[in-house]
Amino acid sequence: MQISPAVEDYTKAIYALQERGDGCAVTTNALAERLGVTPASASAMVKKLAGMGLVSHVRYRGVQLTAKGSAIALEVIRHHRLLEAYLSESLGVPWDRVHDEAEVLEHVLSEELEELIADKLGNPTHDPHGDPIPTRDGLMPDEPTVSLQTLATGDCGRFVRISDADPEMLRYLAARGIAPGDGFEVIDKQPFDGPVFARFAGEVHVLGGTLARAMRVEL
Amino acid sequence: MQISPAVEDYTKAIYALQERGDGCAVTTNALAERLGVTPASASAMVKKLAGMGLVSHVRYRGVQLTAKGSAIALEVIRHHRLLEAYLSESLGVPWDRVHDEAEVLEHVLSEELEELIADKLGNPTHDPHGDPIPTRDGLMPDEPTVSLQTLATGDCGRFVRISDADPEMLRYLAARGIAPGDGFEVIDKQPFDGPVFARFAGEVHVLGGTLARAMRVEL
DNA sequence: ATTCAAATTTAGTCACAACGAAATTTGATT
DNA sequence: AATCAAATTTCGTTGTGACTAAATTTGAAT
Ligand SMILES: [Mn+2]
Ligand SMILES: [Mn+2]
Ligand SMILES: [Mn+2]
Ligand SMILES: [Mn+2]
Repeated sequence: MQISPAVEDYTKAIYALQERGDGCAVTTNALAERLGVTPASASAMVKKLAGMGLVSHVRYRGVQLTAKGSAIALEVIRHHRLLEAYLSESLGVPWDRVHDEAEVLEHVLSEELEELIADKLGNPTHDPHGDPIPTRDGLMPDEPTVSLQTLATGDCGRFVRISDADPEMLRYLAARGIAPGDGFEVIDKQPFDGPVFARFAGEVHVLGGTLARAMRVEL
Repeated sequence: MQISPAVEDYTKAIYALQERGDGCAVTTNALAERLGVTPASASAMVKKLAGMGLVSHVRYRGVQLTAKGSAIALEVIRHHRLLEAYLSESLGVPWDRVHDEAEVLEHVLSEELEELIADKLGNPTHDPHGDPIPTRDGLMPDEPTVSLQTLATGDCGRFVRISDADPEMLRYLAARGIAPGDGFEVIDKQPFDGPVFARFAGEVHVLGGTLARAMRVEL
């Protein structure tokens, strides 16, 4: 069997959901929702992936990637993030738009081009959103981070990562000159999911609950 | 109906065959051979293209692109050639390999990326093989050339263009340092499809029948 | 005018990846 | 233990683009 773009997107989605969910099995529904297909479609594909040996599947229980499945997911994620870095750095595509471009290009990038791009960028370790780029030999650096949400008044840290899924957020941050790598200090934090007041490079910004939850930081 | 990659490749192939064949209708067989599919498959697609209004089709006679079909072909050709130029210039992909890469990327290039690439290259007019790049508004510059084959001893000219289809030939020329844009003089020409002896930049090269026929020149 | 080979089209099939509707399983609530 | 809603799977269908094998049409040679 061939590794189609659909198979790549499914393994990638399973990988991402597995990360979020503490190594638990990924449910068919979660997969369907993430990919924007019906549960029936996801179920059919899950069966196929199991047949290809990319996931282990317990009926009615969910799937987990096998070593083979993980390898494919990491390969596609490497393509995706290298492309994001490349589009951003070499072509000046704004960081809220690189994701959608990479989503299709990732399936079509040859190994040769992957190499050339990686070389040209000097083998970058992170994409424009701060997501780590798997290595050539399929290793994903593990970088524990916490949500900015969880910090308290007085905490200091560095903003390192944010989901590339929501272009709105990315534009909002870009407009305020906040980017991964920036250091900050929490000036104030309201309870009950309230906003975070944080100082980045002298300026104090108000970061609402959803945004603060999406921003990953290290201390 | 959607414009699928398959539809794009078919319109592109019809465009190319139409160019070669003096505006005559393109036969189903020629189309099938060019695309590496069976005549039955090409026939089915021709029917679909006619239904989409991209070609006019006379049964058992062949197809011709409509204005709408030409526009799509030219758009895809622009993508293809811009990508070839970009891969060659900005990423250093050797000119015998840019074609295969562009063949898949062309279907996935967004209009935004097309713009950025064109800008970055300074709106190039030709790809690495000397093929003209259609303009943003879908105009293909007409550049009459003759085959190097047809010249006679003593003729001078400039090598301007060669098909990107045969990587062997491209490597052969690259190895000898011959590239589109180079001037030359025909030193000797043997009859009966014999080789052409031509001097490029001081060096005399022997160019066999097939190669000499593929090389397009202007006087 | 027949004949015939090549070109073209039709008919029937397959793989893929989606869908809605219906059946089944699960696990939580009573 | 019975009930029930949510999750999951199965079933039947669709659309795309390929295939082989079998018609059909064409145009050239007899
Ligand atoms: Mn994708
Ligand atoms: Mn990213
Ligand atoms: Mn193509
Ligand atoms: Mn070319």
